[in-house]
Amino acid sequence: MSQTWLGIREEVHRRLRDGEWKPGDLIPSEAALSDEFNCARATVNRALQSLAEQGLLERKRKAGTRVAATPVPKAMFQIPLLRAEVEARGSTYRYLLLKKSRRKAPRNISARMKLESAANLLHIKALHFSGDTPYCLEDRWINPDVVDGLSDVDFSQTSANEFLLRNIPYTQGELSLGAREANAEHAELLDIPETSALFEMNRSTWLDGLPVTTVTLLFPPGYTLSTTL
Amino acid sequence: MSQTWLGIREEVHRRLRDGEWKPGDLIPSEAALSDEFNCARATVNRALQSLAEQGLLERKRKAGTRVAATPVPKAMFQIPLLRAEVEARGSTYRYLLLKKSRRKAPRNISARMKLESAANLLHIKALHFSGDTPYCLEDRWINPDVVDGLSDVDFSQTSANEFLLRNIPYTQGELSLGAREANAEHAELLDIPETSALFEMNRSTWLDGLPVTTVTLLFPPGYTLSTTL
DNA sequence: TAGAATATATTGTCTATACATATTCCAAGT
DNA sequence: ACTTGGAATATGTATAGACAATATATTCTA
Repeated sequence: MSQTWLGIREEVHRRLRDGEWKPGDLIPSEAALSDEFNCARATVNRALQSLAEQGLLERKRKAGTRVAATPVPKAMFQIPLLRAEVEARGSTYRYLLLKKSRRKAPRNISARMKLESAANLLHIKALHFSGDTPYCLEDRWINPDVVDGLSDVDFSQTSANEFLLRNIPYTQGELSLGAREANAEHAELLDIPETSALFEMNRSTWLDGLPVTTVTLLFPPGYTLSTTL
Repeated sequence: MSQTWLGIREEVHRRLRDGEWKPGDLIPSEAALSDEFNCARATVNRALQSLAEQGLLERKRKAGTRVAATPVPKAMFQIPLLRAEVEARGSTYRYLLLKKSRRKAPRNISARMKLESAANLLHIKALHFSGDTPYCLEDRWINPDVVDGLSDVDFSQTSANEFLLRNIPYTQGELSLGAREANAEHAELLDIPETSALFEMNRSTWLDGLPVTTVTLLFPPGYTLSTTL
C-alpha cells in the first residue's frame, strides 16, 4: 500500500486534530512513519515539512518532530498590486500623482527605514482610483542611492507602486497592517467623512541591508484583505 | 560542481530580480537547469517549487515554468492567540465574559457562516485585557450542533477563542482584515473615544462543510499585525 | 477544413540509497 | 561534580531512476 505525501499529510493532520498527538508530544520518527505507511522516508519527509511550514509541527535534527506547543495558525495574504486589484474587480484603474519632491527624511521615516544619516529622499504622494472613486492613498519615500534609473522615471504616468514592485528587487522587507482615523487631508483626498476608519498598510524594503523604500497605503472604509485558511 | 536547492533558488531568484527572465517569460525546463547546474532534477524541482509557492513562478505540467505575469508578493501572518500575544509582551492576560446567550442567528451572521436555516446558535461577547487596558473585543457565534462538549464549557474562565482554537478542528476557513469606526458600545467597552479607528479581524471556520464558528475581533487604535517578507 | 486520436514534452511524485548536519546521550577522564 | 569526547540518532538534502498526470503539438480521419 503505497501512499502519496498529500495523503500522509492528511492522515497526520487528522491525528493532530483528533488529539491522538497532543501539543508538545513527540511524534514517531520519519523512519517509523515510513514503515507504518509503507512508503519511502522522503515521502513522509515531504508531508511533515509541509505541516511544519504551516506551524503545526516543530522539527529538529536528532530531537525529532513534536506537535507545536501553541499551534499558532498562519495565514498567507496576497499583497495587493493596486492596478491588478482594481482591474480584477472590473473597474478601470486611474492614478494621480499629487506630489513629488526631494527632501530630507523626517525622523519617523528614517527610523522606519533604519537610516543612520538623514538622507535626501524622494517623497511621493499619489492617489489610486477605482473608476471615479478614490481607492487608495499612497505616501512613499524612496532612497535614490539604491534605486537605479530613478531620475528617468516621471511618476506622473507610472505609479511608484507599480514601478518599484516590478523593477526594484529587495532582499528583506517588513509589512504591517493596522487601522487609523482619517484626518482632514485624508478625508478630502479620499472623499470620505473625517473620523472615518482607514485601513493602513505599511511596507518597507531593503536591498542587502540598504533601505530601498517605505510606503504607507491608506484605504477608505469597506476595504478588506481576505484569505482562506 | 554540485549544488544545494537553496543555492539554486538563490540563483534563479537573482535572474528574476535582474530581469534576465522577465514576467511572462518561459524559463528553461527542469532538465535543462539540472544540466546547467550539474545536479539532479529533483534538486531543481525543490528550488522552483519553493519560488512558485512564493508566487514568483507559475508552473504547469508540459507547459513549463514561467515567470509570474504580475508577481504578487505573498506574506505569511501569524493569527493571534490572544493570551499568548499579550503574555509575550510581558503583560498579564485577563479575560472577561460579557454576554452568553442562545438565540437565532441574525441574517448577516447566517450569511457569513453560509447557514441555510436560521439555526439556534450560541452567542458570546467577551473582552480580553492586557494588564488593565482592554486589548480586544470578541463577538462570536458558535454552532452547537458541530462543537462537541460545548455545554460542558462555562466560558467565564476559559475564553472561547482559546477553547475553540485548541480543541475544535476545522477543514476550511476564511479570514479577512479591515478597519471600522468605533460605535458607542465599542468606545465604552474598549475605553476609547468614539469615532476611533478599530482594526477588525473576521474569522469563520467549517468542518467538512458544516459551519463551526464565526468571530469578529476588534482591536483599539495602535494595534498592528506585522510580518517580514 | 474541423475535429479526433495520438505522440511528446514537462512537471509531479515516489523509491531506494547515501551522506551531511545537528543534537542528544552516555561514558571516560580529570 | 564537571568537563570532554565520541557514539548514536533524527532530520536535511542530494542522486538516479522510474512512472504518473497533464498540457500542448502533431497527425490522422471524416
